[in-house]
Amino acid sequence: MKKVVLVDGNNLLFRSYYATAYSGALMRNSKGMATNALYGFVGMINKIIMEEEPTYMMVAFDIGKNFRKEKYDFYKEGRSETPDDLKVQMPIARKILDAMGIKYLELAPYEADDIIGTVASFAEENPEYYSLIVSSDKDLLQLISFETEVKLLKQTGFIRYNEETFKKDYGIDPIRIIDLKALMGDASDNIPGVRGIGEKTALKLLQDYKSLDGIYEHIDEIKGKVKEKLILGKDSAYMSFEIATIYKKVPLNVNFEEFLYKGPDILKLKNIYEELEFYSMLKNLVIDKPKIEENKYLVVKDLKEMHLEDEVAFYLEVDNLNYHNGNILGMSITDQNNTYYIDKDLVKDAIKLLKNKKVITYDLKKSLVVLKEDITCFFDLMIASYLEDMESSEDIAKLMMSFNEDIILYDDFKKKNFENKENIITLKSKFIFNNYQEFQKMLKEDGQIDILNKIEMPLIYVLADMECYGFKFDIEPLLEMKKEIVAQIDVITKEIYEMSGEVFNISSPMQLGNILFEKLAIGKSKKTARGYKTDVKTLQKYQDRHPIINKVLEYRNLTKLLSTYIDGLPTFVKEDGHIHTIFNQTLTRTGRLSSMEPNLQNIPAREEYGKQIRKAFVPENDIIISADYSQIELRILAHISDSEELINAFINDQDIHTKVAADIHGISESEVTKQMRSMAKAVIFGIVYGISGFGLGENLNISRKEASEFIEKYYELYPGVKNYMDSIVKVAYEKGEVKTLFGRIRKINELKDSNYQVRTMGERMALNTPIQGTSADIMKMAMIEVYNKIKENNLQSKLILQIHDEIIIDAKYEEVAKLKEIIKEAMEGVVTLKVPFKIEINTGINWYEAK
DNA sequence: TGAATCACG
DNA sequence: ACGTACGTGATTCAT
Repeated sequence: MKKVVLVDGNNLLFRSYYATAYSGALMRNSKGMATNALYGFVGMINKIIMEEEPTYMMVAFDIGKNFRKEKYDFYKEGRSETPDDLKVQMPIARKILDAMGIKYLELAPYEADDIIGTVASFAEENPEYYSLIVSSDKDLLQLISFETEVKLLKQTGFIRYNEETFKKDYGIDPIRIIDLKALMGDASDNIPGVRGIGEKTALKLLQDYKSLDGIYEHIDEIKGKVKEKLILGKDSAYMSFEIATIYKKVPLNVNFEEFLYKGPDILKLKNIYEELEFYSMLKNLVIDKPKIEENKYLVVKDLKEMHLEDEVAFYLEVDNLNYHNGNILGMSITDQNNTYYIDKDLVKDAIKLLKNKKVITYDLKKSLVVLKEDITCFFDLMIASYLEDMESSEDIAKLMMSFNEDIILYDDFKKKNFENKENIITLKSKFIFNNYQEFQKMLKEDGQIDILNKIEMPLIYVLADMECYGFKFDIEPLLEMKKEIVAQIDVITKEIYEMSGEVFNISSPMQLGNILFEKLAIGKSKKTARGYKTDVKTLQKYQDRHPIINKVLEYRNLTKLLSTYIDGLPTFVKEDGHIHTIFNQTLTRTGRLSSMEPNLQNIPAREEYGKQIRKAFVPENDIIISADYSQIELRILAHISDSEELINAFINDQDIHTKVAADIHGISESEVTKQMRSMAKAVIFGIVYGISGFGLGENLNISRKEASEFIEKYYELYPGVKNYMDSIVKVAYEKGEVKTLFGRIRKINELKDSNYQVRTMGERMALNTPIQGTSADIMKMAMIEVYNKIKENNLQSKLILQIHDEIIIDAKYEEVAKLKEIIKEAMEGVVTLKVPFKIEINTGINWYEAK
């Protein structure tokens, strides 16, 4: 006998949704999408498979019009609209079934019941099959026969009915469920039945007279009120009978073999569970990997043993994520014929054998920095996978796992002291060799191949050089400052204790919040998850209420400077007296770089006192040159929005903020006050980020209405900008992604989210990314140009830092004039847009002076 | 480990 | 009515 399991999919989804929906907050993934129904659904489906071990399986859904409803519009009337939080989960349930290898059916205008009934009756024709129907809906009990059972789900557990057990329980044949419904009705489906007849009476009548027809044939034998009710409700009873009857002739155009349950596509299922953040399900996902071929490789003892073809992939493994502090573990090389493992001592020599070959790797920058060897590589899989999916990681193992490879994550590899390293490392170069072409193809198809070849690949060499050279750091200028700060913190701490009347940890937002907003009751503050909000903006509101506020702000200011910079930075200085940051080239969602360990892109600059930190950043050569783009993002906005007014303003080299302020107020530029200019500046920046009237108001401390008026006025004055904002968001919704001017793609899944807040955030991302991303592309191209020109001219000066719109050069005196020329030409001439670029160059004996 | 805070463009 | 500016990294506290 072969078991056919038929599941009422809608029933399962609704059950699991409402099972948890009443109990307060819905389960959601981090993107805000409700996942509770799916969680229960998946659990139940898994349980069914485990308990029933089906040969065939089918899940039925309701969809579209409903023929019962078409005929009787009261049918299912009064049911509340399906909540949006449940609706969004429905298509995903279907995807999950696909991934699980379970056939599902839906066909308007039929209901899931009808589909199940139809399939069950198919199965009954074949003596080899017997069916099991799963639902919590009693209607389906009418389908019970000697070949068909029903597993009726209860709040806890289930009851399994077959022909016999059903009769024993109900005292009627299963098919009489229809007659039962005809008499007693069904409140949930709004089936009327006979008024005044409930389950008890209906069952009794059916036990006595067998069927609805039987009852009316013997209507005279029935006494009293029941008889009256039956006579009165006869039409209603027969109509209800019709509605309650499951239709078993749904024109399903399917072959029974399609229901064969073959088991899941683990990879697909894994992806869906990851998206939903069903971690427990992921854990239970039995990954029965295809039989892994034995990983064959040669351990190289002598480099003469290696005979490399022209195309090779290599992978270098280092024992620390911060490769500046790492040691080489080993390297592997794969070509068409072989994979070689090269242990640490031979690596530097082995890499030289790659000269004049077509080289592919993963994280070329790491290899360049660690080996300090010239490696000509044409394809870095790390960059390629980042361009395809900006949420990818720097760990190749993660990428490999998504290809179902049997590999260990770097973190775990390290925790296990790099045990089995030959095997792990060789798997990596093998993977690179076998898969890079697929990525290359994707990049060609989506138009990002130029971003890879012309921007990111050449940039790797620039960044590697910058990281290796580092920024010379001299603590001396900070020593006096440190003394001063430590002493001041001491004084302020005591003052704060005195004012608050107790000793507490000022750095603890929780304790501080309690002191300020409860003990001293200086005002109201928004709550955070743990306590009161005590950030600068909140505290500044109460600046005048109590002198303690300013003390706290000052304390914060000083401790930040001390811990993050004055004490923090020196720990990164290496033997050469330089700080070597790591630029992450594959992290940001917009295409920008980021800098870490330490972050040299957030050294204080806005406030004079903090800015002094920059005095510790000194040249190894003679002088620091800083070159920054003036208002690059606004120029890009002018270009891509094609705003005539803005373009002209930049062409005429007007002060854009002053011009906007003048336009908004309808005055001449000479009449613009400082305050007006800075307000205009805030409006302009806000626009680039997709700000609302509320946000701008908060920021400028003006009313929301005033702020909204500013924004409106701006749109009126610069209709091109408004136009761009509307159209980019529209395009983003259509394509699910946005592009920079040079074709870098950012997918924005947030736009598909069911949550309004997540979606509007997606809209702001769509708005901002082409601007921020294009700016990043331009800066990267300019850096490559500057770097190459320095080389071409045999200069000793070094490009050492990039801070998004600014580059820093550690320069020789005698090269300054030439450098200025190179920088200006490179940065201003890197591309030609509708607006000119403008840069500012400054020099100084340290970074502070080069402002 | 995550939240809160604050440094930068 | 919602909740309210994009992109980062480091430090500290509290769980």
